[in-house]
Amino acid sequence: MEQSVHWADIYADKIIREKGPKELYTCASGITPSGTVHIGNFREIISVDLVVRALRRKGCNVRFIYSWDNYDVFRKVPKNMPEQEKLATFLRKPITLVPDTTGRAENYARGNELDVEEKLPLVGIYPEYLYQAQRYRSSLYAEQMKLALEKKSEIIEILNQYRTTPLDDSWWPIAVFSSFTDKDNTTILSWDGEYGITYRDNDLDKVETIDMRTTPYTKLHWRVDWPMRWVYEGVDFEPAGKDHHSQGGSFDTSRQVVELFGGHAPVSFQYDFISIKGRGGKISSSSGEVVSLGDVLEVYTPEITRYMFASTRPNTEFSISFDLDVLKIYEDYDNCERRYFGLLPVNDKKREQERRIYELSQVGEVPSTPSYQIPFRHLCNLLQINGGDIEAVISSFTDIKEDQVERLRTRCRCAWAWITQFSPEDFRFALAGDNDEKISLTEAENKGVKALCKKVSEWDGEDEKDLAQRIYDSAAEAGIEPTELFPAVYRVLIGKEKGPKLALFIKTVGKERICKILSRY
RNA sequence: GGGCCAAUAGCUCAGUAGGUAGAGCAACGCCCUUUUAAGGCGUGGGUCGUUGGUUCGAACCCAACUUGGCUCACCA
Repeated sequence: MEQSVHWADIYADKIIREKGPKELYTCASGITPSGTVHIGNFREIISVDLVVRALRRKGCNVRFIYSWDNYDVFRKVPKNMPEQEKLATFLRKPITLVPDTTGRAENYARGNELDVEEKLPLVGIYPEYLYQAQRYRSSLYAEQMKLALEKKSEIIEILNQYRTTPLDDSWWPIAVFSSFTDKDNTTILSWDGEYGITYRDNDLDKVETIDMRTTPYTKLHWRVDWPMRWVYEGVDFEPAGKDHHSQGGSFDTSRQVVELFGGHAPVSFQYDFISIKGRGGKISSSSGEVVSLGDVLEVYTPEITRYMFASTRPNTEFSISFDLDVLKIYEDYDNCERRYFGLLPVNDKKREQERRIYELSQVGEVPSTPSYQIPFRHLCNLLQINGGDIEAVISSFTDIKEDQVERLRTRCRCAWAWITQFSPEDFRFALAGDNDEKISLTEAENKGVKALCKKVSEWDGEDEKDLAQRIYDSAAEAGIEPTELFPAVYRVLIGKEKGPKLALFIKTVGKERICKILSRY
């Protein structure tokens, strides 16, 4: 077997080693959709996807399940949701019984789920979704809940190893939503040793006995629920955030509780958090602003989004940037691609690693040709020259191949989103139009612009050096210094004091369009 | 109080099969006969947090310590 160099392959090896040969390996991920699912949550999903792909590459048959823990309680109203007061009246109910105030879906949880389910295919991730509310409410886990009740004292013993305030016999491994109010403000009074639970609704002070096999109101507490599902689904691998992976955290207790259900803990690792950089003041916990996978995909192509996660070890923190770092990330990816296709030298040590990162970054099959690579920054300028017309920019490349067009189109959309929403002011410009108000110039500046207009129209449209000379000649002709002419020309062309290097800029825009603008003066 | 992670060039970091320390940016220099914003080439720069240990050999493994961050001990 070849030496695994990528962390995803190393974990695949570990899963096979620890779980032994199996006909089917189950890899799991999941979350409570109690608010907008953000890019930090996505790290878990893509981490599993990368390991799933690594296992499949080794010839394993793999099931990738994603659990929507949507029978959890609505504990607080996120600040980014509309109709806060209305939502507040649904606190303590399961999130599937809370209305979706954004109008997207049939309930609150579903709205948050849909955001993710719609975006994941764009980055080539196709899990099998499990909806826990539906499962619990249809009494799918009645036997498991009964078992947990039977093992209650063992569970308490495990949990008490880490608690400061120990649980006593009045604690139960299950929670009950009131059949009267749907809220979880209930107290379990007794269990009949089978499937009957007697509880009191504390709001209404009503007592009722329900059957776990025929009513939808009971569920397991998280620290019991998680290990129960490891056994139910036969989970071999499931990573978790560091809040779970601390000593005494839920992974720690679950690995003990799972034995009571007759199973073993999956292979796991701890992934670190993601931070966000360069969104100005837009992101802060107080405003409730969160960055979702969809937000990231507006600025980063699917491949580059995958690349950021595939090229970073999961237990290190990193930030996703919306500032100038975007240029660097694109450049890094382009270099990685060039190395993959042998267009850039790379030493032996790094080659295999880079190859693997590139493969894992692809949404689907690895393309047979590299992208039509244009530096991101240059692409931003081209788009601005064309007023954001993506098709015009694409059709200006005569040597682009058929299978490169769609990838370039995606990159154009991202570049345009970045330049218009996140780039520094210095990067932005718009070419002057026919109906724009004319810029006021001094007599000498006007003379220089006129001279330049003439000289550009006589230029061959190709020789950049010749064009540069013509700019300096124009300044001399008008009797001003080049450093005076440049700002004047920039003002005329793009309404700013400075801009992209002028000669190349004029060449890129084309002499006809430049002359048309200059000739107004 | 327990646990986890980080500390490497001015800055941001890479460096998990122990084998002479790397990249990008910044700086400096040169070229493109001359831009403030997209070019090219080159140069300098590090006691790898500290102290011990293992080893022929340690940024890497072990122990202790220093500093910073995170997390659990509520809930999920």
